[in-house]
Amino acid sequence: MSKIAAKRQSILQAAIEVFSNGSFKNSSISDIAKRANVAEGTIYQYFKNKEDLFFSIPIQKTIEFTEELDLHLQGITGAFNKIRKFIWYYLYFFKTNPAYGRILMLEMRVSGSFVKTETYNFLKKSTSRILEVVKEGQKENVVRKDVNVYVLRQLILGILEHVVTRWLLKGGKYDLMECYEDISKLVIDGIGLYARP
Amino acid sequence: MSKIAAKRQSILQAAIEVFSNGSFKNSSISDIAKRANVAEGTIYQYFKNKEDLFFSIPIQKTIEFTEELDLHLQGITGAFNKIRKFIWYYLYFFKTNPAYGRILMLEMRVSGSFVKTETYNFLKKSTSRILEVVKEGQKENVVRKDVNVYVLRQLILGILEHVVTRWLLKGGKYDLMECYEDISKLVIDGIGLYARP
Amino acid sequence: MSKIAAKRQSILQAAIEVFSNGSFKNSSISDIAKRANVAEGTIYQYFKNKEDLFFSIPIQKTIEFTEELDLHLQGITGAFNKIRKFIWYYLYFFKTNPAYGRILMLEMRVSGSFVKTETYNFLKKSTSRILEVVKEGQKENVVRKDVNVYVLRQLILGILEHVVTRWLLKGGKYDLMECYEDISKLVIDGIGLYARP
Amino acid sequence: MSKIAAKRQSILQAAIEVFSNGSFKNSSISDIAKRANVAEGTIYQYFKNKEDLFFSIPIQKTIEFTEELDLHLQGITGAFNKIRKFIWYYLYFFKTNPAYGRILMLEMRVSGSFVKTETYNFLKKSTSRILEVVKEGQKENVVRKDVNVYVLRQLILGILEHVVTRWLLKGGKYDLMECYEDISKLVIDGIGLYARP
DNA sequence: AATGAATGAGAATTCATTCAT
DNA sequence: AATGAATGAATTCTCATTCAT
Repeated sequence: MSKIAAKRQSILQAAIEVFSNGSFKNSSISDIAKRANVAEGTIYQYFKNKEDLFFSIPIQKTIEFTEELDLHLQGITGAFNKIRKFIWYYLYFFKTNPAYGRILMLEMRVSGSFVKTETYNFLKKSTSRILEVVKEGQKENVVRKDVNVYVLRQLILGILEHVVTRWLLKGGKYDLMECYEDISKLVIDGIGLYARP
Repeated sequence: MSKIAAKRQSILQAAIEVFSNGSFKNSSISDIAKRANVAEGTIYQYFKNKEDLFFSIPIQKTIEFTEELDLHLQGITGAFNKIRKFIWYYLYFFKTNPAYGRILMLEMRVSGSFVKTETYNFLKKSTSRILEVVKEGQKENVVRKDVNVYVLRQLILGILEHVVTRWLLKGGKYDLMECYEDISKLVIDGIGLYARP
Repeated sequence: MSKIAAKRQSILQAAIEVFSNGSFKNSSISDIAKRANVAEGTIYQYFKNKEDLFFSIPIQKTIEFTEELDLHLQGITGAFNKIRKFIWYYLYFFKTNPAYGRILMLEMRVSGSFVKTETYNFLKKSTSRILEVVKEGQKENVVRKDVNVYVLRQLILGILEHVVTRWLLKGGKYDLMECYEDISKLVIDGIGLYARP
Repeated sequence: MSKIAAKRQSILQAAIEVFSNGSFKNSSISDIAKRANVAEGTIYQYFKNKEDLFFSIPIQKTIEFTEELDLHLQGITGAFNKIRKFIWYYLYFFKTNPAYGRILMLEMRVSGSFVKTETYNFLKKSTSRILEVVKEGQKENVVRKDVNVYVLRQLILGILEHVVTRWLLKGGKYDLMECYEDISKLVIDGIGLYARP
C-alpha cells in the first residue's frame, strides 16, 4: 500500500473509532485528527469534509468485506456451503469490527438522509456476491425458484442485519458467533427447495 | 398538579419533541425553549443543564408509564391475564408516545454514556412490576420455574423492545398494535409451564 | 435610543471602521468585536452573519442620511435652493463619514454581487427625495421638462458619486467641500430650463 | 528570456488573472498554482510570499509598460506628438491588460497598506518619462511654464487614471479607445502655452 | 420566577507556508 | 528546481450556560 493510501486508511480507522462512540454531530474532526496523529488540516487533504469522511467509512469497509469474503469463498463448492460460509463470514466480520458495526447499523441506518447518499447505492450494489450464490443454488436445483432471488437475498441479509443489530444494542456482551448454527439452519431451510417442513 | 410541576412538564414535553427529531448534540436549548414558550434561562430553573433535561425524559416517562400501567392492571386476576395486559399496554404506550420511543430506543442506546447514568439504573428498577407478575405466575403454578425469573423478564422485555425498535426504524408506518396477538402467544407459550409443543 | 438599539449601533460603527480598512474578506468578525468591545458571539445576536452585518451598514447609514437631509431641507423654498442644499449635504455627509464612503463607493459598488442584494434595492428607493425636488422644479417651471426626471436625477447623483469616489481614492487629502460651488453651478446649469449657454 | 524568467513570468500572469477576479484575501495561492500549472511550493521559489507576489505584479507590468512605451515613442519628434502617443499608449495598455487594470486601479488603491509599500514608490518613479516630455515641451516653448511640471504631469495622469477606472467599473463594456481624441485635446489645451480659449 | 442579552469555548473549514523527497 | 503532503493558525459561526434586571 502506498504511503498516501496508508495515511488515508489510518485516518479512516481513527474516524471509525471516534464516530462509533457517539453521533455524527457529537464526534469532532479534532478528536479524529488526534487519534490519527495528524493535524486537523490533513484530514481535509484526504476527505472533502466531515460528511465525506463519515460516508467514506462504509465504502472502505465494504471493499474490505468483499475482498476478504472472496478469499473465504475460494475453493468452496456447492451453493449451500457458500451460503453457510457467507453467513459465517458476515457474523465474523462484525464480531471483529464492532465499531464499524455501530456506525453502520446504529447511526447510518437510522438517519433518514442516509438513503439519499451515494454510499447507500454503493452498499446496495455490493451485495451482488450473495445474489450470485443464490442464483448458483437455483441452477444446482437446491434453491427454490418460486420466489424472486432478490427476496431470497433480502431474507438472508435481513436476518443477519437483525442479529448483528441486536448484538450491538446489547453492547456486544455475548458472542455473536453463537447464533451461527441457528441462522444457517433457518436460512437453508428458508431458501432450500426440499426439506420444507 | 402544581403550576411549577406543570411548567416542568411542558418543558419536558417540548424537549421530547425536539430531541426526537435529531441527536442530543443536534438539538438546541433554544429550540426547546421556543417550543415550550419559555425563555432559555427558564429551562435552567427547572433542569441543571442540557444533559439533566435529556435524562429526565425517561425518568418522567417511566413514572407515567408505571402509574398508568398500575391503573390498567387493577381488577385483573391471573398472572397470564396481567402479562397480556402488560404487553398490550407496553405496545399502546409507545404507539401513543413515538417521539419518546425514538429517544429511548434509538438515541439513548447509541450513546455509550447512557449506561453510566442514574437514569439507566432507574429504568432497570422500574421493570419490577413485570417481575412481580412473573413470580405471581410461578406461585399460581402457571409459569415455569426451571428458568430464572430475571431471564423470563428478559424474554418478555426483549421481544417488546425489539418490535418497538423495528417499528420506529420503519418510521411508524404500520400499526404497532397489529403484533399484539402474536407476541402474547409467543410470550405465554415461552414462559408457560404447560402447553409446550 | 434603547440600550439594545445603542449596542446594535455601536457594533455597526465598529464594523464601518473595520470594513473601511480592507475588503470584506480581509475584515474579521473578531476585529469588529474587539473594536465594539463585545464578544464575537454578541455580533450574531444582532446580525445573522458577516454578510448581513456588511449590508446593514448602508441601510443604517442611508436612514441617517435621509433623516438628517430632511432636517436640512426644512424651511427652504425653491427647487434650486433645495437642490443646492442637497448637493451641499451630500458632500458634507461623506466628508464627515469617509469610512462609510470607502465601504459604499470603493468596496460595495465594485462587487458584482452587490446589485443582487436587498440593500441595493433599498439604496435605489432612498433617492426619492431628490426626485421629488426635481419634479417640484418642473412645476415651478425652472427645471427642463424635455428630459426624463430619472435621467435628471442620474445626472445629479452621477456627478456627486464621482467626486466623492475621486476624493476617497486620493485618500481624502483635500477638502471635499471645495468643489461645492462648481458642482452646484454645473448641476443647475445642466437641469435648468433657462440660462442654457 | 531565460527559462527561469519565463516561469516567473507565467506565475505572475496567472496571479494577475486570479487576483483580478477577487480581492487579495479572496484569491488563493492554490488557484494561482493551478492556473500556472506549477505546484504551490514552486511559487515560493520565485516569490517570498503571497504579498510579494501581489506587489510584484505592478512592478513587472510597469517595466513592460515603460519598455513598450519607449519603443512607441522612438522616432517621434515634438513634445505634443509624444504626449499624444503617451496618451494613446496608456489607454491601449489598459485596454489590452484589463485584469491588471482591475488590480491596480480597483484593488491596490483600496488597501490602505499599498501606499506604504516599495511598489508604490516604484510606480511613482516610473512616470518620469512623461515628466521629461513635458519639460521638453517647455524647452520647445509649446508647454506653459507658469505651472509646476509636477502639476502638469498630475493633470495628464489624473485624467487618464480617471477614464480607465470608470471604464473598469463599468465592466469594460465600451471601447476604451473611444475617448482618445477628446482626452488628447483636453490635455494639449490644458498644458499648452497658446491656444487657450 | 422569568427573562434574554452576553458570553466564550469549541466546531468545521480554509489556506499560506514549510520541508522532506 | 520542483513538488505537494503536512501543518496549524485563523476564520466564521453555534450554542450551552450565566447573570443582571
